Amino acid sequence: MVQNKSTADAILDAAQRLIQTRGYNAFSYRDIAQALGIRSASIHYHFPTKTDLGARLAARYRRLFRAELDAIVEGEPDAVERLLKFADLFQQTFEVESRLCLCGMLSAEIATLPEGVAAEVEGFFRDTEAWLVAVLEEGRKAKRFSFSGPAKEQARLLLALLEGAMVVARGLRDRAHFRSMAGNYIAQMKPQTARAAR
Amino acid sequence: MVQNKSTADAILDAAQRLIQTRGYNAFSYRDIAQALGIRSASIHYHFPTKTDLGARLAARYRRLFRAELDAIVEGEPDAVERLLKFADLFQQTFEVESRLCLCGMLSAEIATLPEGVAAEVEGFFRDTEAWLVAVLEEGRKAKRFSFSGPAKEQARLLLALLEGAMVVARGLRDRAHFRSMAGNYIAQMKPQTARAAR
DNA sequence: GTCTATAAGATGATAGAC
DNA sequence: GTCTATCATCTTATAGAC
Repeated sequence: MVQNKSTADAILDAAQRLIQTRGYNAFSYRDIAQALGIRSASIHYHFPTKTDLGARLAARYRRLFRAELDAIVEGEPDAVERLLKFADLFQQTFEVESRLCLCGMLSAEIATLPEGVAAEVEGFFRDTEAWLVAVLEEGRKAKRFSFSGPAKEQARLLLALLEGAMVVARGLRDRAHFRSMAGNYIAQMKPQTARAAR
Repeated sequence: MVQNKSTADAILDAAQRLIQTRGYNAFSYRDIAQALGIRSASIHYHFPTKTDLGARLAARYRRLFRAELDAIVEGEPDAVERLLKFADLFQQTFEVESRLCLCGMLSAEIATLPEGVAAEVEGFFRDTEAWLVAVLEEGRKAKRFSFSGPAKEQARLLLALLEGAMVVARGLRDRAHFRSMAGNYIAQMKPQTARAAR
């Protein structure tokens, strides 16, 4: 039974878009209300406080992102391809309205967030880092690529690169910027793979 | 004649700190006033609107950062060392209160910024990118390191990595995180250098 | 569930005294 | 230059009708 999207989901969708484009401190219940054609008081019925909304949104984002990572592992056996698909997730996000990663934006604003929201942001980065560590270690074991030092360091480097690429591309106001950067990162990985495979 | 810091400068300092830690949309004239022990109306005398304040702050940051880059070139002839000192600038910023690069934070919020502020942010990234391109090309010519593709791509990658490292370190709420990441980046450059020098 | 009405506080900004 | 006083507006949030 395909249910119509609930109002609560529509609110989360609108809030996510607003935060990805403008930030947590630059959107209001009014903005969401206008986007959905309802009144801001109605939103309080579904999410009593902005803290509730933020925490549930971050938790949903974290959960759905984790599911996408699981889907990559399930559908793709090769470690290099897994990393490329990982990078694609960020690129696809940025393609639409130059949106940032929700948790990347919230992370920049973390000093202003209620603890319940900040905790989910931290969880998102820990989840993602752990997933990358697993992919990197498996890929190294399978000789699909080589890198020095702990996989954790490499994972953080990769994550920082993708989050940062979105920010820099925004600052330069150059939509194509991220595309070329992701492409370049890919290019820098492939030779490494080729080298290791030779 | 060493003049005491003017009120205008003190306002810019306070505003910069607030934006680096909280963001443009999370600070008010009142916050600055409280930090300086004055009234918010006094700030309007120096900066009539928040747009004025933001634009002049971003312009000052851009100018001072450019000066730091010039100082690196002047004081350090080696391209690899120049890049390491460049990375140090970001690390030093983050060391204090996990502050982000001012323009990194503004870049995330760029959709909400007045055009005068956004233009300075864009200028900051263009300046920095151009400086990196020059250092990278000179270093490649001098055989201090090697990389494939245009220097511009490499410059953007490096800039994205450092900006992103700050964001990710914030999200993980791990102050030591950035230190290790910058260290890892440095480690990944050195072998490359050693390889090229062999 | 959604609405109207309303509250209390914050915000950017201005007028005018000192 | 800095102050007090004041503003219109926005923001999160609640009460209560429908």
